[in-house]
Amino acid sequence: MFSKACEYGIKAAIFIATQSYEGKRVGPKAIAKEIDSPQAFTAKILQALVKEGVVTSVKGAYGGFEIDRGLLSQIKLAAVVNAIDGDHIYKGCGLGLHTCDANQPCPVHNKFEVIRNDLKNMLEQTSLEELALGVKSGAAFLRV
Amino acid sequence: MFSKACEYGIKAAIFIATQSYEGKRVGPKAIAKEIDSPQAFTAKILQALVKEGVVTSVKGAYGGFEIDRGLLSQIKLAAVVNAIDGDHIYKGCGLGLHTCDANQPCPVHNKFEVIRNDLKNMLEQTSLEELALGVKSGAAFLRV
DNA sequence: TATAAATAGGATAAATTTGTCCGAAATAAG
DNA sequence: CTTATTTCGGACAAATTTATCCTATTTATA
Ligand code: FES
Ligand code: FES
Repeated sequence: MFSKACEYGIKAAIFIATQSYEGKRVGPKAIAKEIDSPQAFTAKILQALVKEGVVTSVKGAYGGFEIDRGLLSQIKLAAVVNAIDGDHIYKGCGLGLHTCDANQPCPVHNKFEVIRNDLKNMLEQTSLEELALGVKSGAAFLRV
Repeated sequence: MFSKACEYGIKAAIFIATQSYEGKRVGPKAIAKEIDSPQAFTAKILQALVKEGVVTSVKGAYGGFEIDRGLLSQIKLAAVVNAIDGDHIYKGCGLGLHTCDANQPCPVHNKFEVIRNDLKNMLEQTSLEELALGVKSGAAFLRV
């Protein structure tokens, strides 16, 4: 469904969100530990999230990654997915035709479109805040 | 969503179905041309589909791949996907946790489960026959 | 039986994704 | 200003997926 990089990115963003609630910045080391991911690879993904404006970074001593608390409810999962995997999952044909076009549809177009739109809506409606609260409350987990 | 191999496998199975309707066997060359895929790679995928019992192969002169016409309505897309990509898309966690477990759910578990089940139902309810008819009628296409 | 046509399968190569390493640049604190 | 800390960014390595090539095996027909 999502690439490994995207899975790590989503989990990292959620963890950063939980910490930003308490005004804490976190670095790649703490993030990788918390989401059970390779640290250096995770750092690369964080760079991409910064470049796309999903999270903010502060260099130097006492630096780290954070998300403006006021934005937590506005940043949706879709922004994270888009930043890492692009928009292919939203727009691409399920069978890999060059374009998904209702005028030249693949055999599963109609059925696939429904699923894809549901996924799109879910990602666009789910905020980092909501997911972070699930983790903070102990109802959800970022690692097994 | 699906691997390239799976995309090719689905399209190949649909094309074989359209030809089996007319009692014709087809080989990797014709299939690859029809679905716009690399021929040798497609041949490998066909081997997997044969091994999993999704399609039948006949070796030697006048051989090729076919699907029993009586089974066309019974063979579902899920069988093809399962044969090539396995069951991870049905059972795996959307964020890559080792297991998808409602007792130790990832932050998106509840929302993801809905999408995943819709996809599962779609794949389990859609027959090769139905998709092949779409192609034969000219309503759907296997290549752009 | 000989021949041609066709799938099966192993070895290999190319491309992409995933993952590591290390030095450069920035920044807070002493 | 110096030092310690931390992100940034490029180069590199490993693993996986995608793709190619060639030979063996099978089978219908002449
Ligand atoms: S054309 Fe394949 S999903 Fe739209
Ligand atoms: S635990 Fe992640 S989808 Fe179920």
